[in-house]
Amino acid sequence: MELSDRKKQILRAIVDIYVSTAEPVGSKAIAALPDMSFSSATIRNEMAELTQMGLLEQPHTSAGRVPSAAGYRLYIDELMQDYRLSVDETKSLSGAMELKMQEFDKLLSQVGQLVSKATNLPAYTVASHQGDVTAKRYDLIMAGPDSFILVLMTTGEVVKNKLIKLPLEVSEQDLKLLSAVLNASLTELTAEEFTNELLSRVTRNAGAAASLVPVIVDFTLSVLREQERSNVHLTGHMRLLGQPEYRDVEKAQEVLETLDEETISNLPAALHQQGPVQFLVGPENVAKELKDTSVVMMRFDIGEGMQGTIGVVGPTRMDYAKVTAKLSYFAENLGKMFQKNAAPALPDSIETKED
Amino acid sequence: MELSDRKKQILRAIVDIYVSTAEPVGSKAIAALPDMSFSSATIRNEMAELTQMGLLEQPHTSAGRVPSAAGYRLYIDELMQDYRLSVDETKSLSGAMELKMQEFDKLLSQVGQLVSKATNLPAYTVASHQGDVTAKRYDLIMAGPDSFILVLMTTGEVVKNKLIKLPLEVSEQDLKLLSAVLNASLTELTAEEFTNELLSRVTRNAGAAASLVPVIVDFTLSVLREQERSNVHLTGHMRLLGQPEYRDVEKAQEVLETLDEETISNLPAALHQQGPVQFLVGPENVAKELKDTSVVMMRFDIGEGMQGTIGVVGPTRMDYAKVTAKLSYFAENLGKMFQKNAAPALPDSIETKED
DNA sequence: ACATGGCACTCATTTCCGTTGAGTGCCATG
DNA sequence: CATGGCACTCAACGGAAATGAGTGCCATGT
Repeated sequence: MELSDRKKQILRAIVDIYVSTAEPVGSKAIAALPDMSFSSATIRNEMAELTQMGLLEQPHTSAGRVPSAAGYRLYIDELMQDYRLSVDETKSLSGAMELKMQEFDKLLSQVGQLVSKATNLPAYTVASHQGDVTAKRYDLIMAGPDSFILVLMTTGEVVKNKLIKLPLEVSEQDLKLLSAVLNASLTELTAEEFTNELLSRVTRNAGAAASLVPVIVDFTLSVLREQERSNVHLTGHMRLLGQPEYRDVEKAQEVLETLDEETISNLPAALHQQGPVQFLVGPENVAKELKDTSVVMMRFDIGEGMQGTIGVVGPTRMDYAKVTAKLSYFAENLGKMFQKNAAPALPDSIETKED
Repeated sequence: MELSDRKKQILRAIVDIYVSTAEPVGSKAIAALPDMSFSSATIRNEMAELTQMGLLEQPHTSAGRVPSAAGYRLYIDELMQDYRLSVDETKSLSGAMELKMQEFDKLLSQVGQLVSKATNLPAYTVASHQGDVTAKRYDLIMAGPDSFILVLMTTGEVVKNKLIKLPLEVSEQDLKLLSAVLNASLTELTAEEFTNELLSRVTRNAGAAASLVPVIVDFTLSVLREQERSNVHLTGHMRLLGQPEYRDVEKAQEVLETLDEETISNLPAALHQQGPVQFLVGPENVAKELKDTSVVMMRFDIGEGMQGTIGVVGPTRMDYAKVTAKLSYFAENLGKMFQKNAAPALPDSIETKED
């Protein structure tokens, strides 16, 4: 069923006011708005109907109204107006974004911190792989009498290394042979495809450096597995305490205890629609402890078969428009950074990817 | 001046009770203790004196007594009895310690999480270098037409790598030359010792691959700098909320806002004594916002010229004995892991160090 | 000289109750 | 069908009284 324009206007007004005051909104407050040309009585009648439709809620008989989860959902889907960042806001955000492209993980975790700071809410970033993660290239370096450095490159252009210390008499030649074998047999395999049979064949062909094989395989598997599961960075938990709904420590604790990397990585399961920006409102959330919190998340493209998400967690009463605008800003700039990075050019400090 | 045995006994009782109840302790409660053979009136007199000596405090006239910072200090230095972990406790701790030696950083951050969980308080870990951090060895790998992998090993056996993408026509030979030059000229230098003059000489000698030099140097400097400043991992902030002194959100927020990696790395400045285990009680702390919190920290040896610390942050009223016991457990086991690691032997998954 | 029981006093905390005021629902009116 | 008016509801505020844990000090006993 369709809402009348007047009901929409009133619902929007209620959400807008409630978002900034965190107090139930009364009919008088709405009637007092500049572009509201009805009396409080009329608004009361409309509000009664909106309540009956399940879009508003009344904490108790003689209190104002508060948007219900359904109300927020409708607001987000149909009524929310784009928030335009002010010049000042843009300036402070862009000031913050001046960070070096260091380790990929660190970059994401830094951006998470920026988002959290900018929104004054807990924020998270996720980097997840699309498709299979496999080893692409192995290199072995002789680093000392009993020291070897293994350098492993995986899909997604991620490079990891490990210092191996083993008392072992081998020549550069032996290492060359081993890495040739590794590159021939153990590339383009996901962690699951490392069978025992395969490994024993590799060990047999490995020559003098065969005793390195188990360590190398262990490492490779742990790198592949780590990259398979999405990498979540969550920061700024304590900013929730600034929100009036968590003035009660019990409430805050409950939410904060549920809010870990684990929970975050389960969030996408609750999504219905598709699209670059997603909202999970209150009870739509995965964990029941989060029934009064909402999540706004936004995708951005990393390239190299990877997919990033930045998100913000806050009370259901959250300034969705503003948060969305800020997330967009960051997502857009991250996207740009990665595009720049993809193009092999420009000898400055952000066009390379390291690990 | 020396305290009478009876005063000591009473002070200890007050700290012990207050630590577990978080309520001011009255004379009656003390008199009721099994090994207390004096009447409440006698204890009242003693308490009055202890108060006058500045070891106890009285929140208001008709309330019980609470240990002052000086009282805690005396308790820690003289009265505290070793807490023996129960079998159950040891079991649950040792269960938790079964973690793989993965990336060094990750290991520390995991241990931090374990400590925080075990003590139910915020915890941190620090790894800091003793002495200069310098580059030890450079290797260059040709990873594709326009891709090069730089592998850098520094003091402390830390290995880092970076994928460099530059459109550049060079041969394996050119790379070999460049790495020889790097190893000859840019090792055993701290970040400060990288002068412009030196760099231009290196660039001149670098041959065909000279355009890689700026990227390599940038990376090297950032790795050296990152290792110079101590690496702090802080987790479990929200566990503070479980403590009764932070039932008031305002208080909690104030502390949580000050409690960041920055503050933690400044803590050692406040230490007077030496020793493996250190206590910072309330106002002894660096930041005034932390005047009601205490820190217990414990050193452990990493080897390779590195030095580790694990620590716990909590209210001044904290079970110092229990926390110390648990920290000892973790510090000891970490120490063992690193000793094992130092000895180049045993082909299982914890004897190598990776990054 | 010192431990103890007794007692008056203090003061934070809790409980109760009346007041206030924001907000609603509904009805009569224009 | 919008509006003004009016009775009603109920959380929140505030002050007064009751409660009780704890102290300080004194008189007494050993």
